Amino acid sequence: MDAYEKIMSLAKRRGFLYPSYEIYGGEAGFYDYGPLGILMKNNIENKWREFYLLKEKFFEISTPVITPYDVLKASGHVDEFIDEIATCKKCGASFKVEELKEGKCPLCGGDVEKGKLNLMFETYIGAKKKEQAFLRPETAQGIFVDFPLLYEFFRKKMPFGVIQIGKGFRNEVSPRQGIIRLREFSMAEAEIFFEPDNKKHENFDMVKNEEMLLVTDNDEELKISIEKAVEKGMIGNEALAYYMAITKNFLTSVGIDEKKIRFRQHKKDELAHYANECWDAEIYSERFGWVECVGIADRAAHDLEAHMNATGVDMRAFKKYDEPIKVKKKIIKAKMDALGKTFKQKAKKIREELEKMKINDEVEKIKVTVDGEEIELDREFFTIEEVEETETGKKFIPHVIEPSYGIDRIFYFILEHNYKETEKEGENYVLLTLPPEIAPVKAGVFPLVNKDGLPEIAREIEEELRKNGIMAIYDDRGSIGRRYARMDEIGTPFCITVDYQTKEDGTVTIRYRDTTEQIRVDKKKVAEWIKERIV
RNA sequence: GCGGGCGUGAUCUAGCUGGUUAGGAUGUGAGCCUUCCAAGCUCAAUGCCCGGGUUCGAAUCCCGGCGCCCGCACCA
Repeated sequence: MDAYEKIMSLAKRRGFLYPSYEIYGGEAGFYDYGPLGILMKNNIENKWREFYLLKEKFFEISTPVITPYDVLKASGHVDEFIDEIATCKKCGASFKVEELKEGKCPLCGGDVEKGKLNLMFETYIGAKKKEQAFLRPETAQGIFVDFPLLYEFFRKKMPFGVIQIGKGFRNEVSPRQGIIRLREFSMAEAEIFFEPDNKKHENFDMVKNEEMLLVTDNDEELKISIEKAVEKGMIGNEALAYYMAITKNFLTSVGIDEKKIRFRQHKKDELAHYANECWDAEIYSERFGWVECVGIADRAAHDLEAHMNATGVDMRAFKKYDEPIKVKKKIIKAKMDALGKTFKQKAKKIREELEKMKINDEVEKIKVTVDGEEIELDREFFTIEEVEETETGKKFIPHVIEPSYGIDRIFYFILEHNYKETEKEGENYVLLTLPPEIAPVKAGVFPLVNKDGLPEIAREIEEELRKNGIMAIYDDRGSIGRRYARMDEIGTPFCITVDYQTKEDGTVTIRYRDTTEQIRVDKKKVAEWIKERIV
């Protein structure tokens, strides 16, 4: 068995992960989080909140999974996410329809079979009048469509960030490798809105010396501080670099091995349809090699612009200049008397169109479109005047930087990086060295023996810990060594044992998981002692 | 999606050239024992992925489905 098989076996045996719908034969691409799994996953997500909600001072929202057709049409997902594919009947290779040569297989010239490769789950809204919809392929769009209200919420101050943790759905062609590639997965995304020409971060100095392993889009691999990477133009801007550093800090804080993290830049041809620049945080796995777990993308104005074009709703922000500036510009003025005579009722609409147009030079003729009809106007119907206006600021479509985390993959790699096998008296011994904050159970509470009032004291301690919000498990079955082993295997960082000395001086032993070292602590202080170590 | 391998209690596995009650280990539960690292004893529960076929008889052979793993493709 290799590490992956051992971990998946442990995960199933001890309640971290179960294959979904197993009694019905299972369903590829779906996994259940078991009792311990969900505790750990929640801990990971809460740690993530600690970074983005508390430290970055962002806010979290929660938007629907079911997304109307129009939203994903505008964002580009409908066109980019559903591919028409062709499979060669002769050699079995698959292609995009555009790649075909005269309808034949470009490799062997064989006949092909066309089909739709739809990566989004389709559904319908409403029982009677059915409106097409999809399960969201990313949580981001829910944030983008709320932009005008969020902009108000943040009192129009940029930059600001909005996060969302939730499920995303992709109908993968062949999901595999446990929870590495799921059809329904958990993602944590932050959308940070910037002024396009100011992608700086106020705390950049705090992380600028962070050394990162980078793989650039021309396959150059190097270790470099993020400050230098920005200076040399490898990373497009400070904000992108800053969130790369934050990502690395987050990953190490949840138990990912620092040496097994690198950032790889997407090549031009692998960039998603919405991204200008993208760096993936990849995590190294013995079994799978480097695997993408976080994508940090500069989405520029793509999404807000798309939704603005689709709906006509103003998705722009306003930036006030330090000093109002006076600008000279040319404007078009409609001559209503001439227009009225010639175009009658249409004259008003023509004026509206004319005055919307921007112009830099003198022109003799202008075309406008009114009610689908194209009308050419010469100078008899308009004048061009130069005016001086005072501008107090400008409107712009914000740019978005998006760190997007695949929680399930991170979950797996935490298990892989912390799975330790040692020997104990010739026997194989398994230990999960999870960070205390991430461990599903924080403390095991044991009576050394099941008599003389020891169990009662241990029960009291368990209750006390739980009252303090600490996940503690009481266990009196089997030998003390077996109980330690059970806790070590699920990564419980501390075990508390009540012994005869407890009855004399009120102290209990606390055993450290990784060293098996023991100390004595007053039983009244145990909750506090643990609390200090799990936040 | 294509090709290959595999599918036995919760886990790991023996059996798979067809033939008694499918064996073991780990784990689990109950009881005993136990003064700190998977000790021991007794008892117990839980299994041949699903469906069809061949056969007197199928965990075993054949077909289909599902699942898992690997390679190719896919992974915006």
